[in-house]
Amino acid sequence: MNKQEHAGQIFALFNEIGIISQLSRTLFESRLPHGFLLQHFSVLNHLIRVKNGQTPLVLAQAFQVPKNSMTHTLSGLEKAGLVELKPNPKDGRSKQVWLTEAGHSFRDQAIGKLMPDLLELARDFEGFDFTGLVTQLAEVRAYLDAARD
Amino acid sequence: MNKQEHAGQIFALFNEIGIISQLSRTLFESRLPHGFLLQHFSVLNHLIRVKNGQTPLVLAQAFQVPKNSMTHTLSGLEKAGLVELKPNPKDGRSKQVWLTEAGHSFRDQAIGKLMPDLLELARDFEGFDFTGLVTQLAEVRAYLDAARD
DNA sequence: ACTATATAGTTCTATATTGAACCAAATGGA
DNA sequence: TCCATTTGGTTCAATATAGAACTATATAGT
Repeated sequence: MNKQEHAGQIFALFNEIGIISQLSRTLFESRLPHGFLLQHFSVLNHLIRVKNGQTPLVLAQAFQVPKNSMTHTLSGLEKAGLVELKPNPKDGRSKQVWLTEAGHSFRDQAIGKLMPDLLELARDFEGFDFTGLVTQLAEVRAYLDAARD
Repeated sequence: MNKQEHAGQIFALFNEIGIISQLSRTLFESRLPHGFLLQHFSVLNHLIRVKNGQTPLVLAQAFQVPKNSMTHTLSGLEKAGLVELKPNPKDGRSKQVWLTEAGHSFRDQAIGKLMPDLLELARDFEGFDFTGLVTQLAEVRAYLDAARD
């Protein structure tokens, strides 16, 4: 396979990834309460899995969205009582985003709603090497992430 | 690995896919002329690679977006002179989307602009099994596509 | 200490996206 | 043929996204 063909395969790869991203997002959002988007869930999940009390800017960078987009997402979460924004004691310009009890249970319930779909997929893909797939994709993701500038 | 762990891997898979989708979209759009989005390119590419003269509804279904979103995308392409919308001789309610010369060359130029990035990636991932990856992802995509209802 | 510059976050504005309502043409019974 | 229903597409309204300008605070250089 020559370089041009390789490039074609990579193009096809990004194409598949884009389609799956859209399909999985739609599926996931259909399991969330009305008015909530994947972005809302993702922030809550990040606060739980990575670190609570992050600043808005760190969150924006983690999700690779502009900081004003994160402001908007956080204001939605705050209005729904799922996070609290407190001043950052280490930096007067900055804030910290803290999960509330309601935020924690919202995230748990969202995962609960999604789990049946994941388990069904796992059953239908018995023997499929998801772990290997994730490993390979993580390599590509790390490359793109580093190339971004 | 039990079912719960499998579900976790699948969750991680969609997570990676979402991130790569966003990164690759941003990269790609940075190579397009100002004011054009991936969606615009994708429609032009589809008309060339799949079939010219498709109806807006068929295009909307192909890209899995609501038909009013496709109306909006097409009006942008039409305003830029990259496609023409003609009445569908087979159905008075419907239209056909035809590529113009300008649309064809726009698509070719976009690919030309992107190619260096793809070739660089191909070089840096010498020996990486992109084809296998695409095959696996296509399976997942087909599954999600069928599950959508 | 003083000033220039950089950083965190918000606001403003413009465009994108999408559900719902709508219109027009087509289809399918009676 | 007539009317009810379905289908293709647009319009309207509400929300999402993001670039640019702005405010306030922090940092660096002198």
